Amino acid sequence: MPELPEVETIRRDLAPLVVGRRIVAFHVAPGGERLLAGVPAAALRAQLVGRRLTALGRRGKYLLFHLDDGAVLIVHLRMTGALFHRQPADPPDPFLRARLLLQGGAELRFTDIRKFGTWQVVADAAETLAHLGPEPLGRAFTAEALWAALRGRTAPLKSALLNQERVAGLGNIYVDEALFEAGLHPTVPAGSLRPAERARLHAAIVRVLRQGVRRRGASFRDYADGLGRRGRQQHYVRVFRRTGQPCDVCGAPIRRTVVGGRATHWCPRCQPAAQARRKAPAGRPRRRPALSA
DNA sequence: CGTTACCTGAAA
DNA sequence: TTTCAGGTAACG
Repeated sequence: MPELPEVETIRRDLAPLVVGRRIVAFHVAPGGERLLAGVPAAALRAQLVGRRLTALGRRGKYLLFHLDDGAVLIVHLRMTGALFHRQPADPPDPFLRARLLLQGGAELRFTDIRKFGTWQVVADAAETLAHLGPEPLGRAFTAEALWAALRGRTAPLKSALLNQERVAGLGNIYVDEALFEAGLHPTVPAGSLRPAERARLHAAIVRVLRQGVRRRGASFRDYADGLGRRGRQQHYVRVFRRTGQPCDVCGAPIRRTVVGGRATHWCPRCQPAAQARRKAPAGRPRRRPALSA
């Protein structure tokens, strides 16, 4: 569930609470064995306990707990993972899968309904995450960098953007929102974008992600921040899960289709279909049909 | 490249 | 009862 803005919100919440603290214990709850991907809990415990947390970073949708020996605990929340900063006396959290006890008495609780989340400790995080594409809120993410990731691709634009090797951190919500903002249809071939479209898409990606961070993420169902609070971005989405509702730009009913196996939401008027787009005479905007019922 | 599996609970 | 879910890896 969590995409870049949600993971970044959690990072910002937790960083001041955990950085500088020493890890005093690591426990895997019943049902949490899966998140270690076969690594014995004892092995992780040996790498974590006694270490001090020196920084809390993020790369794409991964949270990076930097340890004082240079190793990094890499956490991915996948669909339903969450990390809460709690006190031991706080009420239990449902679907608890693992806990990290910190010096000073507080703990980090990892909950995960669907058990897709992953925890791993690696010596070289950069190497482990080397497959990820550019960081969309980083300085290096320019329209040119975006195009370098998309050019030559025949996959639907949406699928290419969901691929973390192209751009790191976009997920289903923010891709749909970015494509709407850019006025691009989800199924146009990724490599077919013209220069103006690349620029629009780049700006839209940066804008929707920043907006998501500012609103502390989107809580459609399960997502909650590092203290268990909901985000606000779900109140501001323009297409995501707004099937049948009027587009707030042109009034056309938002459509839902499936692209690359994922529910996809778009405005048929603001995001002209791939074929129409390619046929449009260059440089002359096509007339938009009048808004009437 | 598209499809399926992974897992569980909520909503239809 | 069936379908769907904000992610990704493993298939064919």
